[in-house]
Amino acid sequence: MADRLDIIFAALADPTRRRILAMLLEDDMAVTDVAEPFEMSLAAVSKHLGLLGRSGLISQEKRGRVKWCKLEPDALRDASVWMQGFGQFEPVNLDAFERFLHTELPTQTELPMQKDP
Amino acid sequence: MADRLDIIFAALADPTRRRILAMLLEDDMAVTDVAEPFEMSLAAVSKHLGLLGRSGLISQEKRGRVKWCKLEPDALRDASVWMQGFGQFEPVNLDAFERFLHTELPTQTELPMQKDP
DNA sequence: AGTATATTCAACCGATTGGTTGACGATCAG
DNA sequence: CTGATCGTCAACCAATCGGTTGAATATACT
Repeated sequence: MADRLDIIFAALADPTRRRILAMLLEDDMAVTDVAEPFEMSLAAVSKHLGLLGRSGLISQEKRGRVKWCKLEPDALRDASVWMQGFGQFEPVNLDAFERFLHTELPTQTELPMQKDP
Repeated sequence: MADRLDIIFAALADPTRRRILAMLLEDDMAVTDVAEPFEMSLAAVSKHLGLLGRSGLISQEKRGRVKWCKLEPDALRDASVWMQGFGQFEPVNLDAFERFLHTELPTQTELPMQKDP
């Protein structure tokens, strides 16, 4: 019933999970280290990682007692293709992305939500 | 609390809403006409449209007794920028999008979900 | 005026989400 | 063996989601 795009977009619809993905963009990390900067419990972060894993956006490999989390950016391709059909967005602009990332990473960015008239 | 990206990705995480957006890609439509191909109630579709409106992905303008829905692809730009940072996806490929669209539009595509090991 | 059409609202429902806590199974260190 | 560390599981909770139905509102037609 839930197709792949549902699951990927749903995974991206949470700021904690986007922040996790951004962290993993830098390097692979153990679950505990992923959880460290968050104020929620380890179990909560573990759940987020589980969801990201099921969505294919990350993979997890257990070595010894630590479970390593690795970003799998390919999983975004379908979603990216879908989205780009809706407008002629500029070609990949990593500078813009960097700015975006760093406004969102340190603390939640509060962009105003559109009001219905 | 919910920032703009949360709302946009959440809006995209539903196949009904993605299908609506794809329909509006062709042309502006009245609420009733948007609802026609769906098997759910008009009220349900109206709710989806309300959510899409609050997310900024569409705008709605009432003329007489009919409310016209219009795609606002610009709202996707932030999300697109965010996503594209995660991989060097091919530059905008409308052909791939067209294919994607037409596999998803007529009936739900069932892509297998990744299993956790 | 009276009726039909377009759309939303309100109340309700079951399922899902994002979080908590406490117990638990592995794995490593001494 | 003992104890600490890593991570998940299970049960719970409040809030949200996606849908329903029936009533309500607003505009148009004749």
